[in-house]
Amino acid sequence: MPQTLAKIKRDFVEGLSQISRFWGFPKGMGAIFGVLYLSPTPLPLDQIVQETGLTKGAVSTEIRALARMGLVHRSTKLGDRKDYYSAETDFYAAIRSILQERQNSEFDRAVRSVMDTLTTMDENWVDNEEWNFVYQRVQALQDFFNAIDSLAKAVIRLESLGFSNVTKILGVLK
Amino acid sequence: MPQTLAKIKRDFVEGLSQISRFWGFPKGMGAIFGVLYLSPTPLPLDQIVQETGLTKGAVSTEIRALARMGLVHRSTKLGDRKDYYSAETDFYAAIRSILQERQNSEFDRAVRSVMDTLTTMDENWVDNEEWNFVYQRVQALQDFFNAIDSLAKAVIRLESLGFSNVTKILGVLK
DNA sequence: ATGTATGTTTAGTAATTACTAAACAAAATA
DNA sequence: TATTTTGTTTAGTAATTACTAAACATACAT
Repeated sequence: MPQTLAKIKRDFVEGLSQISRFWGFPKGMGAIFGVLYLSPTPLPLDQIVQETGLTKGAVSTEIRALARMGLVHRSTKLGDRKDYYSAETDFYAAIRSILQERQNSEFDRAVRSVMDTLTTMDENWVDNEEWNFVYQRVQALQDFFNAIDSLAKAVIRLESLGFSNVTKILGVLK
Repeated sequence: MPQTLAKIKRDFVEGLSQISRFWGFPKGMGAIFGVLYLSPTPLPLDQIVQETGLTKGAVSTEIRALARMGLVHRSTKLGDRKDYYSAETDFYAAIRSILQERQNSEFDRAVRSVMDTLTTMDENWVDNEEWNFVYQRVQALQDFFNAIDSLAKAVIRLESLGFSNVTKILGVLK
């Protein structure tokens, strides 16, 4: 039973939807990316609506999120007032972009708030056993976050995390 | 205005809750971990209930998830039929554990399904431009997932991703 | 100006997820 | 055997999130 390209595409898009949901993103997001990723040419919003079965509104908002993450790009054609969207195909670029996005996010605010705990304790120091214990634990967590942060920043700095870099990392970790 | 240890702890736990939510986990999960992380001794379920304000049921189910991820450990005392829970303090161990967990997860099933697309196309090959284009794109995605997978497996293999390893990685990426 | 093609915002609904309260199970103690 | 102490499961509720339908805004075309 020969599979049509249409069916193959649908399955692929379906798979990306599930992956998207797994990572905590709306499944529509994965679907939109999937449709764009399999298209040889940039697509206008209307066509994305057609192919995903979502509404204009949903596609409009979710594609904006995708663009913010650097996973899709918006372009225009001269003499055509539609916007056209295409998928980023350099996934390493996308990862970098996502990591960068994360820097100013709600997450960072929360991390920083946890870390403020240390300052507060410094300023109100009490020298008993429990106090010391808590301080030590919070500091350990801070150290961990800092290590992660260093790695993230290093990755951001790379222009390309191509195979050569991945290979290098694997070599070091061996 | 001197801050009590109790207040400091509450703020810290609150912060971890937000971080937890940011990563797509229930905020109660972060709270439970936070309480355990700041406790010098393992705590029984009842006390976690008290300190987080959640119900027994919620703590019971969420702590099981935390244990599955390797973020908390369950222990018992001889002659005491309570279970006691403590936080994993080696975060690198936790990361390893989470990555491992992920191997058999829904995520992997989805990734594999996407990759099956390639096999299906091989078996039903049609030699036209669009077919080739789609095939190429799907393959590029597979390559990316494979690279990620290699990295994940390398990390899992390390007994300790301590500073030495992080430093090494940073060196390579410079 | 009026109408048409686009994209965005908004207000409400559907679906999902986190959680509660309470029944239940199992095991130890009386 | 009945009672108490623990943890789990379940059924329902609250809160959140993803999405729809439709109003709106803008720019272009007539």
